[in-house]
Formats: sequence, structure tokens, C-alpha cells
Amino acid sequence: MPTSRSYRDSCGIARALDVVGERWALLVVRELLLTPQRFSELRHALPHVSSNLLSDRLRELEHNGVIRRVPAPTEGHQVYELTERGRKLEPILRALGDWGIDAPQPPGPAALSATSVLIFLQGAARPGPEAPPTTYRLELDGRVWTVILRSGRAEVQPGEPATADVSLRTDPLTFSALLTDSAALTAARADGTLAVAGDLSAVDRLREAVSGPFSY
Amino acid sequence: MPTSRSYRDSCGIARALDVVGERWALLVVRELLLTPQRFSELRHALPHVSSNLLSDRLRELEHNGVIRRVPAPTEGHQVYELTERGRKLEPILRALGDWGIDAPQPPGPAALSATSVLIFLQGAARPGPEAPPTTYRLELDGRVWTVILRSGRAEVQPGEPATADVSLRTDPLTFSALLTDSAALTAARADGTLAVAGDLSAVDRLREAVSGPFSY
DNA sequence: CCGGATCCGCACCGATACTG
DNA sequence: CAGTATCGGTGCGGATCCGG
Repeated sequence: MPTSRSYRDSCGIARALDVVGERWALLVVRELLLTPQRFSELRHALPHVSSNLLSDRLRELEHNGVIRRVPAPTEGHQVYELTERGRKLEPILRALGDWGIDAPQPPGPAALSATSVLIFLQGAARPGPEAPPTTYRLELDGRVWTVILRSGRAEVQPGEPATADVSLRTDPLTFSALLTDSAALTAARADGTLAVAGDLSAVDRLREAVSGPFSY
Repeated sequence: MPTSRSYRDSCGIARALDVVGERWALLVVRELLLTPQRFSELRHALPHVSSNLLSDRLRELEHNGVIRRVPAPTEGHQVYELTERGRKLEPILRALGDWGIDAPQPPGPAALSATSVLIFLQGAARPGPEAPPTTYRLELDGRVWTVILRSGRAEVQPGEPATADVSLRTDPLTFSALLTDSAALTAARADGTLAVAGDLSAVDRLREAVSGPFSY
């Protein structure tokens, strides 16, 4: 049964928290920022949420107009996607993520979803505006993304690119390491957690775009 | 005993929620946005939080570097104030409040703190830039605030103004009504929930600054 | 296997009472 | 005034089960 408790406060902040303040709610919204996802994908992206709670949150967020449940276009199943109202949470979540970057890492093994890294990449990458556009085919957790470094920023889209300068297949954690550690590329190729094809130097440009002088 | 559970997720959003995602935490931060407050003031501003939970949250937020506990300058007691890190949550809370404005009002009687209305006023008021500055002495819940309509925005400060065009004494809910309802002024004066002295027309300018053509 | 639903134990929460 | 102590209820976490 979905939760229904309120702060009983007229303030807009409290009313917002009445809707998206319950545990896991904002992380579900985060997962839907880049593309609609199905139940099992959300479970995989948020491995520490129990299925009943995820089910409750989805129902609650749907009831409050933040997400909607739609049949997937080509297949038989259904997916969850943000409504226009839910999409308005995007700048808030980005700001919250920037604030949380300075918070200590949780102890022990921590999850990292594909959406999380890609949102970080999208927000942090500042490729030199004069650099030629570079297109990446990125396969993370079995899903394909298109990343384009172009005109001073990183564009991230779900699905296959028309053409790609380089193709990567790995997990989100390894990909995250690629973005910050110049030695991670060869290490990850060696132990098989990363498969690369195409222009290897494009990976370095990705890292430089995130950590480089254009970052700030 | 303070809560200590984590999303165990490396994403910045999740780490931010590990710090300020527990129930009531962000509302405590909201209360401290305009001025430091003491324990009893926080209890009065958040009447639905139990004292033990408030105590836990304050300890937790202090431990995580969001607030700090300092001795009040002139008196014997102590107050809670935001740290520099805590203050960085201000734009996030304002954005969240804007988002929550479109959420339904909670059913039944709802609280409204002085800080909440003043934050709303500060964010929504767009007085005409050419209008002469107006200073208000505002007494809400026994605490005095200075509000100045000047150069296209509303400045809100704790404490007594040097001089004031008008003085108001009322509760936050009534003051909120003054900001949106042109008939509320005479009604509130009639039933004694509002005491006014000085330039009455200045109250109208306050409401016009919030709802007027300069609002958007 | 996917998309949940059911069950259970516990930590968190909410309300009240109590204390220095 | 500024919390602490206590206690019942419930949201949450973890596991298992079930229909398609």
C-alpha cells in the first residue's frame, strides 16, 4: 500500500516534499531523466530498493503526476516515463547532485547506474568548442547510448548512433573510472571489463572534457 | 539516536539525499535560511515534528556539516545556523519550493512559518524598479523582520529597521493572505489578527509587487 | 524471466510524558 | 527552555512467492 503522510505545511518546499520527499522517490525520477525505463531496468539501476517499495513509489509518483506508465512502442511490455511536470525536476536534481558531489562516499560497495554516470558526464563535460565533434557508441548494462561531444558540451541520447568514432562496452563503474583516471583505459581492457573498438584517443578526449581546463 | 542509513549509491544525488534526504531535514534547513534560530523557535515553526526527532535531525545535520550550533551573541542560550555548505542548499530549496507551489495543498489545517512566507515574498516580489523604496517593520510570531522593497526586489532581514514606512504585527498565515487578497487587509484588521501603523497603502504595494505585472 | 505481490522483522517515526 | 525517555505504529529492507 502506497504511503500517504504529509508535512501538513503550506510552504511550497514542504508540498514538494510531500510528493517527492519519500525515500527513493527522487532516485526513481533520476533514473527516468534520460529515457523511459521498465520495471526491471529500474530494479537493476537501484539494486538496494525492494521490489514492493519500488512498486509503491511508482504508483505514488504516477498518482501525483510526476511519472506515467505507457506501453512500449514496439514491444508488449510497458515503461515508466516522466511527465512534463516530472521533467521540471531535472534542474533541481542536477543542482542537488552537484551539492552531493562534495559529500562523503558511502562506506562499502556502492551502486552506480548508467543514468547516473551519463548525467554526470552531461553536466561536467566541457569539450573545447573548437574541437571536431566526436560520436561515441556506449553500451552500458546492455543498453546502448549515443554520446556526442559537440559545440562545447556533451549530448547524451538513448539508442544507437548513426555512425560512431568509437564504441565502448563496459559497466557504469568502469566507465566512470575512465572519465577521471587516465590509466583506467588500459587496465580495464586488460581485465576484460571494457571492450573498445575504433578511435582509442577519443576516450582520452572524453576524460579531458570532464576534467580539463574548460570544466570551470 | 540519530538515523544512519544510506542509499549506498555513488551518484551525487544519492549522496546528497544521504545527508538531507531524511524526513524533516530539508525543512529544518529552510527554517534557517533567513536567520539562525533556537530550538523552541524551530519547534514553533515546524509544529508537527516531534521534539526527539527534531533533536536527532539537528544532531545529524550538525554532524554532516550542514548546520552548526553557536552560542547566541547577547544571551545565554544557543542557536542553530547554516554553515557555508548548508547555505549552498538555498537555490535548491527555492527551486523545490517553486516546483511545489503547483502541488495540491495538504488537506486539513496546514502550518505556515514566518520563514516560509518571507522566502516566498523574497522570491516572488518584483516591485517596479522606478518605485520609491519602501521599508516595512514586520512582527511575525513575536519576531521582528525588516522588509525593504527596493530596486526591483524585496530584501528581507531579521531585526528592527532603522525607520519604517509601515509597521505590521500579525501571524504568518494572515500575512500570507495580505499578499494575495486585496480584501484581506480590512478583514484582518477588523477581527484583530492584524495590527497596522503607518502608511496603509504600502501594504497594497506589497501585494502588487507579488502579484503584479512585474512578477513574470 | 518479467512484473510485480505477500510476508515479516526492524528501524524509523510520531505522540506524549518527563527532566535538568 | 532545551532537550531526553518511552512506547506504539508503520514505513522500510530483505526475502520469498506467484501469474503470465
